[in-house]
Amino acid sequence: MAQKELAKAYNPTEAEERIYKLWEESGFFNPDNLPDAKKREPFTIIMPPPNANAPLHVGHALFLTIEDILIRFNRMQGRRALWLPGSDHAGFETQVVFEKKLEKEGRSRFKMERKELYKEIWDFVQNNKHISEQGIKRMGSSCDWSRNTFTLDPAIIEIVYETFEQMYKDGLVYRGQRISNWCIKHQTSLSDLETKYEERSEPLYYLKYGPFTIATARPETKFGDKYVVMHPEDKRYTQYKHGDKIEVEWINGKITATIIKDEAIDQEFGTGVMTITPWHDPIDFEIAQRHGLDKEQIIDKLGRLLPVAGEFQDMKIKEARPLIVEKLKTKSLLEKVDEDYKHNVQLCYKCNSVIEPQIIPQWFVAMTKSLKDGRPSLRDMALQATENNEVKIIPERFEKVYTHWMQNLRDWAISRQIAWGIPFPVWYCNVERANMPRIHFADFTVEQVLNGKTKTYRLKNKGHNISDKVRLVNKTTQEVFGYATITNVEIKKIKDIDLSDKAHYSTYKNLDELLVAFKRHYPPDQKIDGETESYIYDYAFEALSPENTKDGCGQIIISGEAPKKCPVCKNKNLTQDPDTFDTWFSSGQWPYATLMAQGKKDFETYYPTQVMETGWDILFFWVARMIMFGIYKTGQKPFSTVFLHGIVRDKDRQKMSKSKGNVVDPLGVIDTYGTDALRFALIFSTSAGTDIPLSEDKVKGMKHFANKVWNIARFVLTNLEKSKNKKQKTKLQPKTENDKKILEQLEQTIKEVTNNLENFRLHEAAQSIYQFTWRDFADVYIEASKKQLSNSMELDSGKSSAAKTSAELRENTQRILLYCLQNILKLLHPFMPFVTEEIWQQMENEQLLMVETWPRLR
RNA sequence: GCGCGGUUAGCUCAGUGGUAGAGCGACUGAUUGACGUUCAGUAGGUCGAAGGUUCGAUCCCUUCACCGCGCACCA
Repeated sequence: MAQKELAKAYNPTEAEERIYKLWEESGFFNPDNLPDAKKREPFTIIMPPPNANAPLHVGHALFLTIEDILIRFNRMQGRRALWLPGSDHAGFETQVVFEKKLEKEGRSRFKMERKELYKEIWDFVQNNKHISEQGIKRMGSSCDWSRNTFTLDPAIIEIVYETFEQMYKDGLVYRGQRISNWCIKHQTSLSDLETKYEERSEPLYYLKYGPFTIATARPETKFGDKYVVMHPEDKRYTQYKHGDKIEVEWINGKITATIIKDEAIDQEFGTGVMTITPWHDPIDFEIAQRHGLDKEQIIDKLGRLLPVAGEFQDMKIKEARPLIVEKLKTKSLLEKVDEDYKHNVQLCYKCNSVIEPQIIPQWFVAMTKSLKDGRPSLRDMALQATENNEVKIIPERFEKVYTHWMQNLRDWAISRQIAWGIPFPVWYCNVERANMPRIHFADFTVEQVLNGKTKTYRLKNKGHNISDKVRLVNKTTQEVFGYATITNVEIKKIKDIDLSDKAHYSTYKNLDELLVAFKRHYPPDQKIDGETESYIYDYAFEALSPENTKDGCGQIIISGEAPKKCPVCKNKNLTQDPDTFDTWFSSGQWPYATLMAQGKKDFETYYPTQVMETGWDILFFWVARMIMFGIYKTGQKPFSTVFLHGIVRDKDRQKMSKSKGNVVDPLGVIDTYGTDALRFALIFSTSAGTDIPLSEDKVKGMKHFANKVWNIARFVLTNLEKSKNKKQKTKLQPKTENDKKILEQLEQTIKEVTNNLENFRLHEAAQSIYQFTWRDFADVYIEASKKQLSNSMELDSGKSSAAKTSAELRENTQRILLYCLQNILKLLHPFMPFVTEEIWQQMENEQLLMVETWPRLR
């Protein structure tokens, strides 16, 4: 046999790059190139697209390992195994990272043009995307790079738009003036999932509100409270009827309060009475909705108090609260204070700022609304899929978690006020968002000229005086401030952007108020120079030129491309919705979108997919939504099995995080111990869905195992007859007890590994092959074979026949050794692809081990 | 408040209705060899507590304790 002598020890760094290239060049990562591809049964895994911007971390290493094992196993079993890779633009996540970078450079996204910001992030991500893909390759991932997809690929965006339009027609997405979780730092709304709660201890104030006592932890929101709510069955308050009006002395003077009876009130809590702030509290909002009550904004989007707060206007919550409490005290409205009141505060999951609920017009997905064609709601379709086992979740216990979450689902807010994402394909026929030529102001100056007794105002930009009536628009948020004219002041402010509802317009009486609004939103550098008081705004503004101030009809047009004019009123001034989609709106469509993006044939061949493998931490974010979208859009479940893995932790069970400094860099580990060692360590001795502690010792141990396999091969190959044809046609005959035993053990191992892999018990499969290879084969059989290979072995019979027997035995032993080795390499290949393929190649096999057939029972 | 998971060797974790397993670590010995070592062996666990079902429980049921987590809510 023309074996090359194997090196003394396995050198992963030398082999891995070469082997990966060999696989890649074979073309077999693309299942359509596999032998007899068309006869094969498809087996598809869509890779959860990693954040294109993030370098490979150990969590990626884990899921890449698991999915690659499943893919390689199925490929060897003769299936048409497609593993489709991709990456995610990860809207909010990435923008947050980028904003930090800007901050370091002394810049701010709020001072940038949206397009410019998008472009910069695009370039930033493209650079990192390449790095992340290199990492995936180094893990040995046998995914089909020819189908690599990015969530911002034009084909994907087109499908996302199509889905959105379809849902719009089906009434499943709607634009609503609803309360949202608003992050003051990031200036965007967030879904319920993107916030977290933290228990804090804060004073609870008991305030006198006419004849009632109400409790609040947030006195700064209470200025506009004019409804007092109690339970309809509360016996203490039977003398008050729903709708009664009473006069009460409140923070800034007398107001008229209205009695509201609502069952949402907990009679046990405090006095059983509360006042409501619908603009800034979800529960209050719902009560107001139920009874059709007024809603008033008290706090602006930057967390400052509005004019309703009187003397506290423009103050931030933190500074205003103690002053307000002080005022309440002097007015004798403060009854008592519970200093150590514990409650949960809702925070932004990224920056930990307190979430300020705000009413913002946004797009929502209706989760519980049945379809017009009689199909159940998105939620119910998805629930049915798991109930009747069309979609199976492993481990099973997560099915309960999933069901519970689904049953308590609220509508999903999908608008994000950030640049990095897929823009809404929505156009408003409305002048306030008109997109026509504008006068641009980079640095915008409002001058208040004191000229004797009269005041005049000038809007200045780089020396230009603007004398026309102009409309002031903040370019970043597209917020309209109003009209401004120098001599004839006519200023409108639009509080929120539901432009179809004229009731939400508010008007500034004069430029003074406009200035106040500016100052509140954008603290200026104030400069007083002689008689001229200038406020210089270092923010980008645009002013619409007068010819574009004609009102539109309010029509909403769904279109990916800018429509030329409004189909209803022919108005040409259409504005695109300034928001972008929640990332999960696009990644939720990933299974069918990726396949559709390859063309109809791919979708027909590979959809529905077999396995969705991902972390349990994104079960709600992602898996639930994929099931809903998939069934809605294609009428079929997107996958039949959801396989959930745990979180990789450090050896002390600590969650890895940059701040703790315990982050394991998988590429560093690979450099030291090799990819196979890392892969095996990640799945060895850990069951599905439980968290995985990873220690260096474990990886080290698995490196030893890779090396052991190498040396087993070395032993077997060097002990073969030089001229021996390695092809074995005749059946193996066990001649000794050892022979018999090892072949039985091998059969058993094949059974176990196959069965365990089929049932997603990867760790048990790994342990089984480990045990067989090292203990049964290396320690026992190989040791025994040394005697069987020896010519001088003594046998009972006569001399010549003894020689013959001994030669026969030797030959048979060689065959068994080789047979076992071949099977070990095959069984181990999904787990340790590099070392096994490397040995296979050294054995001068014609075919790649990657596409060899999986061991069968004899 | 509702729910979930865990508690097994010094450490990290598998596992099973019938004398308890792995990796790492510890200890003893062997080994010039296929093996950047490896092998043989030793020590070490009333499988969180109590009760129940069973011929038999670490495993199934109930209760409890401790640790961890998810969801919801707090005027």
